[in-house]
Amino acid sequence: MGKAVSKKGEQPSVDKTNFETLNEFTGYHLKRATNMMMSDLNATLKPFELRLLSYTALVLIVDNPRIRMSQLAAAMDVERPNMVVIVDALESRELISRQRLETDRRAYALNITLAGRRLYEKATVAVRAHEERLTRQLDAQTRDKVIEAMKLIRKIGELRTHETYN
Amino acid sequence: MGKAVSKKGEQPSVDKTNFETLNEFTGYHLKRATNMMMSDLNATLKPFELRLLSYTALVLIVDNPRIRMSQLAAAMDVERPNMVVIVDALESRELISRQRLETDRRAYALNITLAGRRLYEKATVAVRAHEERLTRQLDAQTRDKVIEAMKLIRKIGELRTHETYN
DNA sequence: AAATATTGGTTATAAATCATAACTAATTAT
DNA sequence: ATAATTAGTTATGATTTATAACCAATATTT
Repeated sequence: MGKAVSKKGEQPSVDKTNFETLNEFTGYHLKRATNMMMSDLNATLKPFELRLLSYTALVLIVDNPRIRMSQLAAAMDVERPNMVVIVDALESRELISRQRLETDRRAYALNITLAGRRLYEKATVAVRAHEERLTRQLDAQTRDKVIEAMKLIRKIGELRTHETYN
Repeated sequence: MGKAVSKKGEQPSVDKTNFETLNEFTGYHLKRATNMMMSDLNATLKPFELRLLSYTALVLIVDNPRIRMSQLAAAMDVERPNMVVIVDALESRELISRQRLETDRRAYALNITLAGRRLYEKATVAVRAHEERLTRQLDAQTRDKVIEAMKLIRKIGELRTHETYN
């Protein structure tokens, strides 16, 4: 049997687009779902005037008090000049503070402020809801499997190219 | 018991960065692994002078002979003006051809050329190897589970925001 | 200890990516 | 016939990401 052919002659691609090759690629599905999630995440963060990167920075500063800018940049795989912009914005909103390190007077220790922590708490509630909403269909077990798979992919990839987190 | 504390006093974040909060988020792992894969994919495509979007366009044109530019743009979730650039580049390399449609003289039918198909074949061999390399650790069953999970996430998300494929 | 190299942070700027507005020509709807 | 919509295009703007060069401070070398 050949492939199904539409009755009305041959306008093969005017109706439904055929994704058969792309559908074979894991990377394609990953990219599509990730774009979806990131777009929804940014919408989720908008009310807090945060974005993927600024929220991620907040989280890492909460989890790593007195972290340095360069360590933060490395953790997020963001170029240092771009990190400056993110940190400036958070600091000018008084969500975080810069403190000169006594031990190394080149560097700053970044800390969350009270206002920063409050915003972090509220935003994180929203982010958890966003996560829950988008992964509701997955039972806990498949969710864990997915995460394990992602970790594996990352680990393998790290041996080759150098990933960035944008 | 409190959290573990390093012996040598309190420089909590000078050594290893703590990702505990981020690690809870499925989206975080998805984004990281996807960035990894996309970076490796682009490296894979570089020898063919193709990129994610131009390769994707090639694939879709192969799978959808006589597809129109606007349909292609919609399929890839790329703005039409940006699609023009991609198609121009492919056409100027004579990998695809534009043909005026007799039935609708505004539109073009895009087709793969012989050279285009050859490049497509070679690039796809490389892409499959890249996929195989990065997902080798996953047994077929988990790989399928991951893909199903991605489809679910996308479906849920589509009810809310509108994803883009970049 | 002096000279040199490296690091943390910064500025300026360039490159790359992505989105919007406005237009022509052709088609479809009123 | 007129109006509205669609396909493709151009020009351009906004956003995002990367690069080069610099200062001050620290670390390394000799």
